[in-house]
Amino acid sequence: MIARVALPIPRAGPFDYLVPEGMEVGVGDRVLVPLGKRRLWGVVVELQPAPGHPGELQRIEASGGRVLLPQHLSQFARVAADSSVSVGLALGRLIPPRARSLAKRYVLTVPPGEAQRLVERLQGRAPAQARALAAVLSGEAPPADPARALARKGLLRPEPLPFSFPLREARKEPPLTMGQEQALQAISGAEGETFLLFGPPGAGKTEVYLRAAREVLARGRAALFLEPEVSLLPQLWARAEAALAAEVALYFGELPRGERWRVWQGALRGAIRAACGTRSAAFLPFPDLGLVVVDEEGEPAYKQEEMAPYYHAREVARLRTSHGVTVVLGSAAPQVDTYFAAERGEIRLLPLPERVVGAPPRVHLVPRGEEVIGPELQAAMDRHLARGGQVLLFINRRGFFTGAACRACGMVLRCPGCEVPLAFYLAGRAFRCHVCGRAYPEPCCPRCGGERFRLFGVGSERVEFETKRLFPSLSVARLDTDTAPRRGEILAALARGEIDVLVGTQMVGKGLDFPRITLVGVIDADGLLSVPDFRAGERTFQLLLAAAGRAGRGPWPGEVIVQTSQPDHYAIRFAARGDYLGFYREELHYREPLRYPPFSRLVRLWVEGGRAEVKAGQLARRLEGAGLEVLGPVRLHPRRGVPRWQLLLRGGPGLLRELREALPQLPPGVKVDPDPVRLF
DNA sequence: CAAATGGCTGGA
DNA sequence: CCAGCCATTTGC
Repeated sequence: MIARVALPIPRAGPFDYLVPEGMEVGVGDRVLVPLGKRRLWGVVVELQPAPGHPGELQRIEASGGRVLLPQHLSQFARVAADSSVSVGLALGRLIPPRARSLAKRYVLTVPPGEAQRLVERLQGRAPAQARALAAVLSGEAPPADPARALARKGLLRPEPLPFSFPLREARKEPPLTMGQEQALQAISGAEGETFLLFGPPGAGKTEVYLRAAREVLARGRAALFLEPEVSLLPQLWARAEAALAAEVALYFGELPRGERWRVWQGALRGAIRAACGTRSAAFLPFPDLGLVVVDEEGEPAYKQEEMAPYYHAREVARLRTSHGVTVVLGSAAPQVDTYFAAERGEIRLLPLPERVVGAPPRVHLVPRGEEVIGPELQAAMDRHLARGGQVLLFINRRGFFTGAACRACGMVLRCPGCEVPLAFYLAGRAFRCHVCGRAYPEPCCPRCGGERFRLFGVGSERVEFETKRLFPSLSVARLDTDTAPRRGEILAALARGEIDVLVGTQMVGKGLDFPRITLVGVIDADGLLSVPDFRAGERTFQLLLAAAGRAGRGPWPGEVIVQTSQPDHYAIRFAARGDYLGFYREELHYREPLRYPPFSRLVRLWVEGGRAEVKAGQLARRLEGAGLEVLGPVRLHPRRGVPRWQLLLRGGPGLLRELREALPQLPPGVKVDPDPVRLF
């Protein structure tokens, strides 16, 4: 028997190997094979009686067991093909490595009555073991060493301890509104369909997800919930565990390896039938998946941008609809492309217009002046804080000042390796690059050698500083990438009411559900718009709507103050009214004549390394010669000194196929990013 | 991807 | 003549 094995090398098809006599190997098994002088783990993608390779064959050295089922392969094949990498590379990067769980819990192997007697018997000679056994009996965690000794004696058995968040939620079974009821019925009656559950924050989308999942589990199939960021997982997970009355596993990139492996295997073998996770969880190999929920489907974090394959979790989920999986996309501000597909009937629209709790917050657009916190925002803060409310201030940049220019010649200070403007941090009193993280304590102007700089721009540190200056008696905290390690602490303190004002970046913009927050201030809405990307308007609308959704989630009405010098910009205007459809129509109106998505499809090509400029030019000419529409090449900021150029291809739905035909072998140093969600 | 190959340069 | 450097090809 011959096994075709997909190997984790970037651009090569599967390799043929002999299956040794007596070895059990199936499609979806991970196997160790020799390749040249090396040994690599690959995945069997096909079994056949005769070799397709003309030369002599090597044999499989070992099997590492099953990692997926044959039916899962098409998903990986498609994702790999879209990024022009091998299936083996995609499999190698998306399937977790085999690893042992370190966190353990101990369970009794003998009946509790007998264990109780043993506790007494051990008391004399091994008091520590007696205490450990007693701890297990009362449901507590035993000390490690005595527990291990008891396991050696066969009285306890170690089991992997599932990862969990320290959060429990009591199940409330709220009655459904008419809209929720109709949505639930549509979802439950469907098979292999995609839905867009479209409604404002507080419209009860989560309740629909949970009920749909419950019905799927009752029919013996698995359910999967996706969130764009880890910070949104705890709340959904706690609600899901309560509503489903089952173990809901967690799966995301930062989990310990052993836990990722345990969840992957548990899903594959049917021991786990419900999971919550971030984008990589879209690949979990449930044998009989019934439902995937993609919450906040418009969030760019669903797109993998760091490393090939550059997949979008929503599209990965949708690939499974051909196997009867129902996909529910949920959002208050869907990606324009998604709503467009819903209007054309490719996705079924389930509108959820009424709010279940609270009233929509009142949004005021106020001018942005010299002051970080302008008079209107300051007055509103006074009002809300005096009434005992909490305030959230939203700023999209980190640091104290976000830029510096030479006082002598006006040159803007940039990172020598990455070329992005340097931000000044009060903590550490240094300039820092946001791309590579390098610090420059005492920079001088590269043009004239000047050592004095004019500092400008508002970052989160500065907002925190200004707030403390204006409200010296209040407790002010900051949550951004720099303070993220203390995120749990900060949010807990916020929940206990020990924080009056929380200053934060993107990460406080969505998901947070704190009823005492009654005022949200957006320090600089213009900064969101100034990104050179055709999706800047869409992103601004999404962020403003999400930030506004943090205000007034309790019994007190919410208010939002947006500081902007462009109050007439359509993204800001419609966000202030909470009017997605108004925004959507205007956005389409602007994109159509420029032929941006959804009126076209884009593919981004990166060219990196030596002679990138020349290679990018050659590539552009070659693709144009093949009849493709090429925008660029344009120069990007280098990464750690490595030059980078970018090309954009524009075409119709078959663009990726046309690209593969024009470029069957991807030249080295070129990367293919299909349907990019962020252009710069 | 890592290792092997092949073509070219420059030093002796 | 061969070491050292690059770009390209190979592996099953």
